[in-house]
Amino acid sequence: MRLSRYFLPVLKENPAEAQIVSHRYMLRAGMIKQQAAGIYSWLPMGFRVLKRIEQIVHEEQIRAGHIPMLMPTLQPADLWRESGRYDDYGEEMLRITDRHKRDMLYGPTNEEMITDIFRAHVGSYKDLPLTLYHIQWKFRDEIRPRFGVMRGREFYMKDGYNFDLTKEDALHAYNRHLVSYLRTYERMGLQAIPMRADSGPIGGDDTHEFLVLAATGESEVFYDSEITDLKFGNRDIDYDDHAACRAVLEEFTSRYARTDETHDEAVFNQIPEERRRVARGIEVGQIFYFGTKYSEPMGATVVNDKGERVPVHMGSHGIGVSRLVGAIIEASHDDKGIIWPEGVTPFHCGIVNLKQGDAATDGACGEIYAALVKAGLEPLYDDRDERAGAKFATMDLIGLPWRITVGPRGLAAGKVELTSRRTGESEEMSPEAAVARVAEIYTGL
RNA sequence: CGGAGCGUAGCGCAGCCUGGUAGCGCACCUGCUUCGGGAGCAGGGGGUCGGAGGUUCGAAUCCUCUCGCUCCGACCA
Repeated sequence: MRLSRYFLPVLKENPAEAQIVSHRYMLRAGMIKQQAAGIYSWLPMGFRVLKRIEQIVHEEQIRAGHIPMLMPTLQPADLWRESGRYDDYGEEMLRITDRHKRDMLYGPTNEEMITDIFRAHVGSYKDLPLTLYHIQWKFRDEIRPRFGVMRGREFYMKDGYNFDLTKEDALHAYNRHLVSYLRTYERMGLQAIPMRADSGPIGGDDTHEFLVLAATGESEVFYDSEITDLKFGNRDIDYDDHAACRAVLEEFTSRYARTDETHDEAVFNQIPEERRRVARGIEVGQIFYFGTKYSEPMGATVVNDKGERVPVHMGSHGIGVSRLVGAIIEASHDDKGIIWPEGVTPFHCGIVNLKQGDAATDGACGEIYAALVKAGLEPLYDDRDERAGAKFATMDLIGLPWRITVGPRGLAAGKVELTSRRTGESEEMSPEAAVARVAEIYTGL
């Protein structure tokens, strides 16, 4: 993409309403525009990041054997009356009446609807296990939305639902989700720690939240410092292997890690003092096992191998896709702007032409651009007629992890500059070498 | 929902107390110079001052109502 033809409304000054760094940078980098309290338009740059995150979530869900689909944002109230949550959910649910005076709602989550789909089409244990998921906009009418997309009323979320014959199978689904989530967050350049949590209005016995450590996090968290040394890495795991998935769960949950909701000071104090950590975290996902909480009242049953009709065991699992955009910025930025991890960057590499209109630099930039595209990458070429300082400031703000700088001085010696946004370190090399290096960095991501 | 604020040009703000017909910086447009970390000079365009009532000869300014937004608290992917 050529910046001169793109839509990137960057702001030099900090918008007054933005209190935290991710919100400030998302506004300044032209990623979002607020339309109402807690409701945002995603401008092209923000939309790109949102889609990258969504894509990673899809890939990891599909890798784990989960099946994508799509449910609507608007739901009939009757489904929620069946589960009893129409009254329980309270003011947070946005209720709508259509022209025929039918009660509708903008879905805050989809347990009821997925259960309705399941009971309509699945009748035998032979169809299990089954895990369906979708990525769809949700609405929760928060009393006080804040922090930009981190606490919006409308938000984009992956929610998945598993249906299993037995509790044991459903707990495997739980473990499998934990593994897939660890992979998902690591691909986004995040460390998200599973912490024992409270089940809230979803209900159920077993639940873990995934928290990204950040000073601006909304939850207070307590953990054993050993847990931050754990990495899932690029392990090859068989998602159908119950023991292997359970082993990962045990590895990542055996050390103390809890949110303030479930924190137990006595247990915490058994950890050696030098390993005790109290910090803040951003919740970016949660997994639940809730058994037959919905299947029983809503009649989601299958016939087992003995001919008996039994309610299925279920769980649900969520990843806050739009919140992750903010969470990643909270975890990865400096005083100049955002620093995107390679996995989610809106463009792979920036190209800065220091002397727009100069035949040599224009030509070299064009060749570098074409070579990057040929390598399967998406570069953002700043071809505006701006001074160097303005171009550098824009690139730093929007946070592309790599930048190739092309100036007349270097070019005279056949060199361009490759700069890491994260370290700020630059290296001079030939244009071909710079392209090759960038291509290599993204290989396998 | 309780408490506290704010709505004046695309963004950031001043003007309001003490009514007299709107201003600054950035951004935008034109020209010249400049050109490796948010350039300089000159010129220019853009605002029914959130909305509705009221007081007044006259309202951005005073009064009433209303809408929106933000912050602190209780709640949340």
